Parts: sequence; structure tokens; C-alpha cells
Amino acid sequence: MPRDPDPPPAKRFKPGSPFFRLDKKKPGMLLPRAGHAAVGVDTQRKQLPIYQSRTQLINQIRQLHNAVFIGETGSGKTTQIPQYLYEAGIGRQGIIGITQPRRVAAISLAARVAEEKKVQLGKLVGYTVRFEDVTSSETKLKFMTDGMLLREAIGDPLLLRYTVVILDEAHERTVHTDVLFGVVKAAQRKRTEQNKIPLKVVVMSATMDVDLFSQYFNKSPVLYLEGRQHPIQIYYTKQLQSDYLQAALVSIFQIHQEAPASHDILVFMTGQEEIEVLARTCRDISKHLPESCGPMTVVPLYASLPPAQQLRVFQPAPKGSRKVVLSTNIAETSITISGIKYVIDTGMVKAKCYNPDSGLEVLAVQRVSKAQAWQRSGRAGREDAGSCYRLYTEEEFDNLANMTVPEIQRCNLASVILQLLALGVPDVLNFDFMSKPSPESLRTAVEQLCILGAVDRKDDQVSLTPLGKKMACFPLEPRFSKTLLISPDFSCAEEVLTIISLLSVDSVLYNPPARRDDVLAVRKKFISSEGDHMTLLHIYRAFKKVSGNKDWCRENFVNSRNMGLVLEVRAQLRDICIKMNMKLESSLSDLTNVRRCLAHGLFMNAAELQPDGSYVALDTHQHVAIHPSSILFQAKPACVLFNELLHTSRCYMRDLCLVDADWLQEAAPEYFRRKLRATKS
DNA sequence: GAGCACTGC
Repeated sequence: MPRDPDPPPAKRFKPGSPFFRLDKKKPGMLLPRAGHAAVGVDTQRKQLPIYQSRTQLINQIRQLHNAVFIGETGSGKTTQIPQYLYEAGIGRQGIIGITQPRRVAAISLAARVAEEKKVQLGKLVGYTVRFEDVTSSETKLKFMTDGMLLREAIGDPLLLRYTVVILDEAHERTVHTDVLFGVVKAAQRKRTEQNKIPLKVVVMSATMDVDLFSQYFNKSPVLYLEGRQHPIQIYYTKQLQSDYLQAALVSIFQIHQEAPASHDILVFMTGQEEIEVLARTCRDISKHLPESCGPMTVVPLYASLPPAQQLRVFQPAPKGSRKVVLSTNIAETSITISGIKYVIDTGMVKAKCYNPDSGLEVLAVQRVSKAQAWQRSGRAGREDAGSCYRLYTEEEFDNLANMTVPEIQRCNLASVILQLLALGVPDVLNFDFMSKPSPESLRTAVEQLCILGAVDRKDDQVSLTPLGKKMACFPLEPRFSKTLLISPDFSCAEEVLTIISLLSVDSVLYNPPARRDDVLAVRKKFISSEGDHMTLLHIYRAFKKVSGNKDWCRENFVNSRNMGLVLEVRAQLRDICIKMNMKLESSLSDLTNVRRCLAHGLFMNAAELQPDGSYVALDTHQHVAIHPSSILFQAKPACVLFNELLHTSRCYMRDLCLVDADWLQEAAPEYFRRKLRATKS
């Protein structure tokens, strides 16, 4: 099988200014051509390049316990390999599970494979994602989110229902995939030891950099899959660009003046504000260009955009007009836009960094990795040859990190540790991670679980308490599952269910800046002096009273999509509570108990007013401030809980709840005694 | 008196 993509073609595009230089050394990244709709699915399957290697592939996989595949996204590997295995009778005693980092991918892949096998979705071919299980006892090819397989593993750590697990999109290195690496490896070893049916593990990645995968899975062979792909010409800037936004603007109009109008442009940027500003500038400039230039349709794209506006990226621009999509990294993986001929890569991304000592997560603009830069350029060649303009020099590219730091090395690990313990991993601190998180990060996580009463520590051994075991059953952050589990003691489980559901999805509050005064006026009727949590609870109750009426949502600036999610999350959590025989009561109008309960679960996120009017977080002793969006912004209460700290111009607490300092002491006397000692020394 | 990339159970 070929190891390298085809070399790029002759230079097809001559930039009008000396701004860019062509990369002659590095091959372009290549991507697949879409299947031809007029041809039947069987013919389409046979036309995929992977079909040529079918027999060879099957013979190889049959003999292997582990294999690593490299092939571009959509090269057919994800839809074909599970079918090849099934058709060859490999793993027929059980299920072939294929994991995906995203829900939509799991669903659409299952639908595609069911179509190819000419079966009804949910029979032979099915999928499982949160809130949706379209499988049956007949299901042999099961597409699922990686988080879902991880959940399943808690009830079945050896994954005995599965004979093959295919971990797809492994290069993305999500926390879930990374934990799964260790889980499937351990399951594989134990099944061999116990003489059970062996488990085959297949890792699929889009990047060539797969040594780590191969090493980790017992030096498994790496198989290269040829894709039917289009060449992409890469350009770099000749000099360093001090202002990537300015450089993006120049590049957009450079292309706009020279390329045919049907060639669309995709620009990768860092965030909403930046995108909206550049969109306005582009629209302004394009109005004042000579007529020979033709019009421009500028479309912003980011996750918090209302769904209707997101759909605009799929609409073709009016005839003669060029579409310019300004996007965050949502267009790197989650959303695929057809017709893109040019990609402009600013080389920057907004990403979360985690400081394990302070426990603080900071969202910061950073450089992309090489892998990410290739992913971005690949978006230019979905249907035909394309070009990618990198707004940095070739030298800067060479100095980029090869891979993005795996998420597991930059997040709070409390949930991961709890889940591993629930899986029965004996020595969590020495779990066989493919990329080990820092010891401080592991220690902080165990410490947090200990304070919450989820784990016991003896010497270096960490074990789950009965409470911790229950906490692991909820798809929630540990602090939230703890709060929910103690809510029956305060006779307010129904309210806590609502509040925790509201806190675990994106905000249900819609705040269009242009209508600020209207928003404030309308929101007055829900305000609770007890804080943001109780205000949210009021909004939820009002929403339920009108049965989720869409007009009501619009009038009250409530995001109905997110509110719908709240209902789903709440129903799922409530089911788990019922299975646990928890007493579900409502505290009705008196919300003091609810706040008292929150204090007992979320005491680690508390802050106290200082004599000078500022606040200090009790856990880390750092100075914090109330975010101006909070209901309590002007109230200056003596003691508050907060849902999260947001580090921007200052360290802000968001989503606050008024509490009594005594409640916190009651909730965790030992913890606060220690904190006090730490302050004095 | 601020302004938050993207997933997922």
C-alpha cells in the first residue's frame, strides 16, 4: 500500500502580491472525492480505493489483535472496515463497536452503513449516543460516541459484548478516547488471561504521526490506506505577520480580486467577536471595490450562533457572488462545508489551558499545532484541488508543535479518576495512560474526590466509597452528582435536579447586545435576590408553566434549544435517581433548603467578602470578583457559591448563589479547618 | 460594569 500521497500539481494560482510564497517541499494534504449520487451504493462501495485492498486487509486483520490504520477522514475506512470484518465473519460472536468523538458522526455513519447493507437502521446496524439508543438484539455493527462506550464499560469492564472495538478519529485525542485506550487494552489482556473470547482493537487516525498508538498497543502494525484525494497547494507568508487579522483581510481581498467568483473561501479565526468585526469590515470594503470584482457574501460561523444562522454556511452564494466563511475551529471537524476552494489559516486558535495547582482553566489564544494546520488546509480540497494560505512563515510552521496537547493533559481529572475507579481499575494513580497527565493534576483530582467523600485514601491506594460508587452513576461532574445525591436530606431533590441540569448545559439565557434594555426589563420578573441559581430556577418553572411555548421563549429571551436540552438531561438524571430509590421531593416556595443543599455539595466553590469590598475564594485564597452579568453584581453579599471561575481581565465568579457561611462550615468542617490553617501559615 | 474555542456522558 502506498505510504505517501501524490505530489502536488503545478502551481495553479499566482498571488498578485509578493505576500506569499509557495511550499515546494511538503506534499499537499489530500482528501476524498464525494461519491457519485447517480451510482448505486454497491457500485460506490466497489469504487472506493480501499476496495482494492479488501482481501489483503481482511487477511491481515484476521491474524492481528491490534492494528493501527491511517487514512484521511472519509476515505471510506470508517464505513468499510466494519463491514469487511462482518462480511468476512470476523468477530461474529459479538458486536463490532465503532467509536466516534461526536454524536452526529456516530448517527450519520450508522445511517450510511445501514443503507449500504440495505437493512433498517437499528437492526444489524445501529447506533448509541446519549438520549438515543437505536440498536436491538440483532445489532452487530454498532456506532457510538466514545463517552457512551466508556459508560458501558462501568457495567462491563471487559467489554464482553464486543469482539472488536474500533477507535476512530483517534488523532483527536479527546479525554474519552484517551481513557478508552487504557480500558480496551486492559480488557484485551484480561480476556486473554481468563481464556475468554479475544478482543480485537483497531485504532484509526488521520495523521501520519501514529508511533505513539503503535507503541502503546504492543507495537501493532500500522496499515496505510490510500484515499482518492485532491491536491492542495500550500502558501506561506514571506515575512512574519504582526497582525493576523490584517493579514487575513489582505488575503481575502487578494483572492477575491483574482479568483473566479464560484471559488469560496474559508478563514479560520479564534472567536466570535473577532469574526463579527472582520465580517463587518469585509462587507464594508467589498461595497467599495471596482465593479470588475463582483460582490461578496460574508458568512460568520461559530458554535453559539443560532441554528438558523449556522445553516447559512451551506447555502450557495447568489450567482456571481463569492462566499467567504469566517469560522472558528468548528469548521475543522464538526461542520464540513462544500465548495471551499481556498482556506486561509491564521495559525491561531482559542483553547482551554489548565493549571493543576490553582485548578483554574483559562481560555487563551494560542498557536495551532502542525496536525491542526494540516486539518485546516484539508478543508480546501473536498471536491477538487484547492489552496491553503497560511498567514505565517514556513519557519514558523516548522516551529509549531507536532500535535495538539491531548485534552487529558489539560483538564480537571476528577471525573476521569472517578470513572476509572468505578471501572475497577486497582491503581488509578498509575493507570496506563497513553500520554500521562502530570502527577500534580492526578493528585489534585484525587484530593477533590476525597474532600467530596467519593474516595478513601490509604497510603498510596485510592478506593471508592459507597457514595463515590453512586456518584459515578451520573453523567455529571463529581461536585454536581454529590449535590444531587445529598438533596433528599434537604427535601428538595426536584429543585436540585432542575438547577444541576441548567448548570450542565450551555446557558439558557439569550443576551443579544443590541436589545440589552429589553432583556433587562423582561428578566426582572424572574430575579431572585438569592442569586443566579434561583433566578434560573424561576425561569425554568415559568417555562414549564407555559409548556415550553416557543413564543414565550422568544419574548423572554430564553434559548429554547438549550432549554430543550435541559429537559432531556433532567429526565435522564431523574431516571437514575429513581433507579437508586432516591426520595424525590419538592421544596416548593421555600428555597432556603435548596441553597443549603448547594452549600453542602459545592462548598469548594465558595468566596467571602473582604473588609475592602473585594472577594477571596476560600479554596485557593485567590482574589476573585463577581461577574457583572450576575444578579448579585451590585448586592455584595458576605458569602457566595459560584459555578465557575472565568479568567479574563480579572478572575470572575459566574453564576452565584447567596449562602450562609455557617452552612459551609457545617458541610465540610475538616476541609475549612485545614484551609484556615493554610492561610495562617 | 464584561464579553466565553469545541466536544461529550
